[in-house]
Amino acid sequence: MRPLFHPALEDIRPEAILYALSDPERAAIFAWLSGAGCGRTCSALGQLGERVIPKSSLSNHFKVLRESGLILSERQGIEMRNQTRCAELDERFPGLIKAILTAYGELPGQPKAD
Amino acid sequence: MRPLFHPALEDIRPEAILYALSDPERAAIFAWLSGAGCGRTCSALGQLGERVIPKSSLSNHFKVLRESGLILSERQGIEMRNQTRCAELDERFPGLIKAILTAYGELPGQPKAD
DNA sequence: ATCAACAGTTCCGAATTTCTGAACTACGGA
DNA sequence: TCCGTAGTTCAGAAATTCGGAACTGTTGAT
Repeated sequence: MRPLFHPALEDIRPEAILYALSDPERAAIFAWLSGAGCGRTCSALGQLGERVIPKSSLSNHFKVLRESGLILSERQGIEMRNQTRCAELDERFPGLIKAILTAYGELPGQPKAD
Repeated sequence: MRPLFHPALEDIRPEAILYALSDPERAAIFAWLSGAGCGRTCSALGQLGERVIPKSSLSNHFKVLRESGLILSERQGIEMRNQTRCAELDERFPGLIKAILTAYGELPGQPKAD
């Protein structure tokens, strides 16, 4: 298991953010994380809709979120704690994250916050 | 040439917007269009960076932008006039488009407005 | 120390998507 | 009618995504 890569704030690219959040499943994961005060684990996620997400896909979703700069992942014993980088991100791209989450939120039948 | 499809405002999906604008080339085209008062043609675009975009790719970019709901295309004689749907979009997804354009704008060496 | 269970990652082949040159359609002018 | 221009469609190659199976690393039990 190679060490996890997190881009520095100044290396975060808008296209990576948009790409990462253009997948509704990933956006739902991100929304769910951003509703949590502190870190959440990958497996605590369970199901996000009707579909059960295979764990290799889940792992990949987290990787995309992490490498785009949206989240911070930290191994803690057996599990991985994930949290958003919202505060930093808002500094670099003002209003972006909020507008995106709001856009998804507008729609009926979207992910529950918890 | 089949008729052009444009989604109704209420059918526009956030994931489609994010996806469309997650390609820097498309985002640059959109930014360029949004800097224009009235419609602009596809070929008026010329080059957008160092790379010359093949016309089939360009055509596809415009199609993605159109079908995601970002732009309105209208055939006018021999050419196609394109304009953004910014006003409508801002009503549906407040602040989203502006935040995205700003995010791209933050970066050095991005598309010139004209 | 050895073993088993668990959380998550990596690998790799299949399926899907993207890209773009070439052929094509549509319109306008000479 | 024939030509040039604007843009679209087609089709095959290249790249990306998806997900099952095998693997890594950690903890706790025996």
